[in-house]
Amino acid sequence: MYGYGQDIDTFTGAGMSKIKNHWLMKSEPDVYSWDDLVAEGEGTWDGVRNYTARNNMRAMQVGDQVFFYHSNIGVEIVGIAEISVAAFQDPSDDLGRWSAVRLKPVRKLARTVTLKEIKADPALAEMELLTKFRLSVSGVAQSEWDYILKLAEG
DNA sequence: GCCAACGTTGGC
DNA sequence: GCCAACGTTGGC
Repeated sequence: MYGYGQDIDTFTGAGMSKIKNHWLMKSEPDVYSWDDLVAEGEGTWDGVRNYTARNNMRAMQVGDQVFFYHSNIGVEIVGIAEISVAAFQDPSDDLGRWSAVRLKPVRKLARTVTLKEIKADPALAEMELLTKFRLSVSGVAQSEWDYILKLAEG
């Protein structure tokens, strides 16, 4: 649904399922870069003031994998991070309308994957990164996730 | 509830 | 620095 890839692991007997999504989060590296996240060890993603992005953040679960993307400078996916704390009230918001999450670096990609490359690849034409290009927190389908990882790491 | 004006994002 | 896309605001 909503075009996001989801793995649904059904736990037999328990009658419940766990949905895992993949995401892409943009950051301007001169403000907060991959290296900054690594240096901090864990980062708080707050200050988002767009409802679609917020709703994506609220759908995130601990352990969800995230492509960390550099906008403006580099314009490429640089690494993989993981959600470490699910959505909570954005500390920078007085009204309580907005949410934040926390995330930890997992690893840097063996090589970066540029926006140019993504745009040129028909297999990635449906990515929200392209179809909703101004959205700072977007969903990544499982197939897109796998495909990009293969590009970066073979 | 429509829509014009305005502001922001982000690629180039 | 420019500008296209598009979300948000506010007048009516």
